[in-house]
Amino acid sequence: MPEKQYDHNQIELKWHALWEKADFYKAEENSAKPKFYVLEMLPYPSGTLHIGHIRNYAIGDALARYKWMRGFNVLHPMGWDAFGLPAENAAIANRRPPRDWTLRNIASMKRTHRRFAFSYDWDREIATCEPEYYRWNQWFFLKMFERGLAYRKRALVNWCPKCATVLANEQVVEGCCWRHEDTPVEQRALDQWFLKITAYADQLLEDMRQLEGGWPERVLTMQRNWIGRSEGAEVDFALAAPAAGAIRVFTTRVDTIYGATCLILAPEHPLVEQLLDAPGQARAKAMVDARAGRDPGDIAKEGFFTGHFGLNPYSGEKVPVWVGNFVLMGYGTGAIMAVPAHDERDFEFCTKYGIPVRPVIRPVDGLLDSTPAAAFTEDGVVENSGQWSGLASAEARLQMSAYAQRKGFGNPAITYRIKDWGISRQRYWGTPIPMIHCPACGVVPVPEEQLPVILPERVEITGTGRSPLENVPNFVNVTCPRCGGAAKRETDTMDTFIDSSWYFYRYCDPRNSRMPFDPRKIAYWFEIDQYIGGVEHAILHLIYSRFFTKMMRDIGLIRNSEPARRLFTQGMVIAEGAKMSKSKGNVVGADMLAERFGADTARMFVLFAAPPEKELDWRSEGAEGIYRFLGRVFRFATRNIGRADYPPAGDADRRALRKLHQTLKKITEDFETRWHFNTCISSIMELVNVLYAEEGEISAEPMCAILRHLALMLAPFAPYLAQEIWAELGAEGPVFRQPWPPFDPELAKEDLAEVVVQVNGKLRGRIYTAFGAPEPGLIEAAKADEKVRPFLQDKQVVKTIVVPDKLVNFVVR
RNA sequence: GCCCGGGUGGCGAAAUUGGUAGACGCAAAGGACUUAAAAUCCUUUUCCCGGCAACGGGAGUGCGGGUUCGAUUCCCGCCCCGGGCACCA
Repeated sequence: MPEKQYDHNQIELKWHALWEKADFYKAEENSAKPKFYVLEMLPYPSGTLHIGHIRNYAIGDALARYKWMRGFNVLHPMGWDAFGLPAENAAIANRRPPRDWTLRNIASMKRTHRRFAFSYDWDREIATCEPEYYRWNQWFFLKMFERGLAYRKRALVNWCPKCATVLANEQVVEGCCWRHEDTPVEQRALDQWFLKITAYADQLLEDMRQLEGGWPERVLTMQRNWIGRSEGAEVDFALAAPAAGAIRVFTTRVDTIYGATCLILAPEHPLVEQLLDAPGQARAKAMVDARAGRDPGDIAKEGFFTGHFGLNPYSGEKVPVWVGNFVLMGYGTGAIMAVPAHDERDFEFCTKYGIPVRPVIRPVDGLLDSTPAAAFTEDGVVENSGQWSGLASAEARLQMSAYAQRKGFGNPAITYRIKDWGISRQRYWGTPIPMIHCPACGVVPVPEEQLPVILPERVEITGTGRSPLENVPNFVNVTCPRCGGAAKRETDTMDTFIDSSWYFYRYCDPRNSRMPFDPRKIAYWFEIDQYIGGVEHAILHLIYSRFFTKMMRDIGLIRNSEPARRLFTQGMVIAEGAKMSKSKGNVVGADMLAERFGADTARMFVLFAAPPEKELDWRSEGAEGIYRFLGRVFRFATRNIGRADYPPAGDADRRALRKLHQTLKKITEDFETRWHFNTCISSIMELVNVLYAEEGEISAEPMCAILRHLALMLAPFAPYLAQEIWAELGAEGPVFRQPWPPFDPELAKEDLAEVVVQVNGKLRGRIYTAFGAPEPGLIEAAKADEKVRPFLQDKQVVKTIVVPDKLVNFVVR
């Protein structure tokens, strides 16, 4: 009879169908078991599912299964992309996430994407929308509006001409749109809705201490830099007559203010308009334009004198006011005092235009070297600074900013690099912002009971840069909820990052129609125990969702301050030497792999190719090897289950069992520590190689134990095959609801210790002894070894190093 | 420029605390089975030298130094690749 062949289609279909019904993936509501919430980061809905996503899921999935088997009450809702978390979608995810989110479901995942994620349906040229999906976003928006955390203002914003929409600062990558890496972002002044993430800047920074250890240092550093807190002072330089008023500058080095030899305004600074004549304003405008979309490093510093002067409030000195293209309007006050002696950029600018350089900090011996680069930035002792001379820099800063406050021309100040989150988008898709513009009452929120505000269907996508919703009279024309007069609905929609900021809360209570979620459920499940995703979200999703968490805490919905206790960032997937991305056109789709070899192979191969935190250089040839391996396992199992004739017990049993327990030990330890699944899988391969070699000699009882363990071991990585073997063994139920098998350290032990013999550190031979053999005997045996002897002949042994059970090294002369 | 990673065979990689470098897999070559092919099973495969051979010797983890009985691993200097930040006052 021909041997049964591994047919992944048949196996995966069989168990997939069963698992659909079984509902066993559901986390238990009232469980005595410890809880474990594991979540993979979602792919962006408009993106293609590619190897990077498989990798993300494969890691989380393996971990979730292992945790189940270790007796945790596991919530692992991400099985497909429930990005926008409509109740229905998330409910499915919770109850039966393709649960094992099988790769063969990719087609249906894509459909789900279209249906529930806020994307335009490109196939049908219309958009579908899911009302429940908007409700809670809008509800949160109203809560924030009540608290002043959501506001509208006219602002210069980033504009992507290709998307024809506004972008948040976080979504601008190297001056270009994050989705169109070749399209420079433009600046436009528009009325926009903002969320006041800056109100939480300190908390976002402060709470990172709780995350240390659990989050990668790299991500924390990126967030710290992004928030960019700096302490300093704001100081007013009164304008000399004939101009009136003052220029407020921000500095972290108020101790150097006696060295300030000019003031520089950003070209967009409001004073430019007030102080300058038309040609001057035009020059400033030209600077702004020249800067758009360019790498700041490539732009030479330039500026011009305004004809006006400011008065240094400490020294009374009259200093010229300039406009400079390197001064940023978006940071600090948009104006600086230039201290060329102690700031590299100021130095470059001032020497170019002949503005004097005047040192006011003396380096302190031993603290500073004499290179100017160091003197630019380091602290020292203040000099040539009137009454402050002689103070250490740090002390001078404290006293001088306090003085400014006392005298009323300044104050200590903290500035952040992070800015408020602009969430207005002029796209069709996305949650409508629930606001109404009334000519009489102004901006009026839509009453809570009228939520959700739903997008109209069949909207023409114009791509003109104005919201397509403006052309839908039914949507736009409303009555004002306050005065009942005619009013216009807000047509901007929300950034889709809003949706992803709290989806993982909704997963805990996906069908709640009265609240975003039940706080009690959150109290049980949160914080997320393990969040897994790519590092590319380090300052987008991961900062927004931390902000949302704090906001929800402050409105009393939740108790936790942080969303996730631990974060694992998997390595990027590289193809042809470049990051896999749509714009580079090197995306390897998940479909191909799953279609050809099945979900088990796809998942396992991605894990096998590299350790998860490392970059994965994609080459699909290797998948064949994993497929072959799974076939080997399948055939071994099927032909050895219920065989009529097992050989009698013998040495082979011991060897096979030893390898088994060694493998089990390795996998267990890896899951608990470093997740190097590539070596876990290779150790299973080694085991199978041993099993093939010993196959004919393994007796009945060990064979049965081995097959059982093999199924359990494979369950995290190749659940379908594991389940198939499990069922063939006659066992009931899903294999990964079994307890994870303990390894037996005694069985895992080798009979004899292999002791390496070196002469002068070079390997010359090996001897085999019982474990714990005493040193003298070991040395004798080592000396006596045939391979070693010639190297000791006519030599004097100066020193002998013995590492018990491992190594003997003779140092000879 | 600054801050993180990383550099090991033809390729992906392993070596977990300083102790056998190259596990496991891919690709390649050879063999068995087969009318044949596929599939499967077995063998070889870091480089150089010697040998018909089993085998023996030497070199070798980006480069140059150092510490050590012993270094892919620790230290110093450099080169290259990837990622993040970058007029943030």
